[in-house]
Amino acid sequence: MTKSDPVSFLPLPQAQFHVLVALTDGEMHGYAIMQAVEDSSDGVVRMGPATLYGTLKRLVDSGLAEELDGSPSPQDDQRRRYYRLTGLGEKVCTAESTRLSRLVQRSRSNLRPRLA
Amino acid sequence: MTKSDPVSFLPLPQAQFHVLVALTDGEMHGYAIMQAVEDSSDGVVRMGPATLYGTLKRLVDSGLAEELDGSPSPQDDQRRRYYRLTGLGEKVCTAESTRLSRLVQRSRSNLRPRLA
DNA sequence: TGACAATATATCATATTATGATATAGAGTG
DNA sequence: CACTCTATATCATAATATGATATATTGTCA
Repeated sequence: MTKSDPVSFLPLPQAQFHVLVALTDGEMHGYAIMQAVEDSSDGVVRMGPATLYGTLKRLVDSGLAEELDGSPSPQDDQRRRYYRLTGLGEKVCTAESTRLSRLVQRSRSNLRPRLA
Repeated sequence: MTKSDPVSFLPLPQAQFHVLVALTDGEMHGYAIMQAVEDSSDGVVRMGPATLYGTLKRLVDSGLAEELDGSPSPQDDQRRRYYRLTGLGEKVCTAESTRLSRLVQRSRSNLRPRLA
């Protein structure tokens, strides 16, 4: 945790944004994040373990995500390590969403007219 | 130009998407792209020359953008090199916009309820 | 039980992407 | 002419991303 202004984290590296968005669904362990990213993009975004765990480490180091103390449910696979968004992480995710949304709108309003 | 299925280019590296979106405004020279990216993001995305010209080269190499033969207007600064989207570039830009739009929607629909 | 596939985390070596700094030179302004 | 802004270019490095591989646990099922 170094700086707390959400905008100072933008633009967020792609993999970090993908993981943050996955975590907006709620606390999740690494392997589940990997699958969520792939599934929710219809297989277009494929994140291997090196990308995932490296990204997760960066997110924790920068204070955007944090590891849970224990498992959310007892009698769970003991290997799993669960993560969740921090308050800052939510704000950064929202800020990046806004930024990208504008970019997309810009692209669309420029390209749509040519399709007519 | 190696592969022509737009989806195979996704996810597009950030800088490439920024340049493509800038070019949806119409043909533009490098320096103008640099300014457009910075201005249209309210200064949040800052692209220096190394990123810009490297990215431009990649876009041309992969067939998403192309250089114009000459300047669009006569009596123009002769140093300027103009670029425009190719048909493939437009399709890829649209596809990436769609992908990001879904990601953003996902983030928003998950985060909004918590703000209540 | 033992074999086997799927799950789960981790890391190494490398590739790709991004960036700051610097260089060069033409264009515009006073 | 001096000076700033424009404009392209590239080098060296940093940051990010990835494939491959390793290790161990869990679940299945014969």
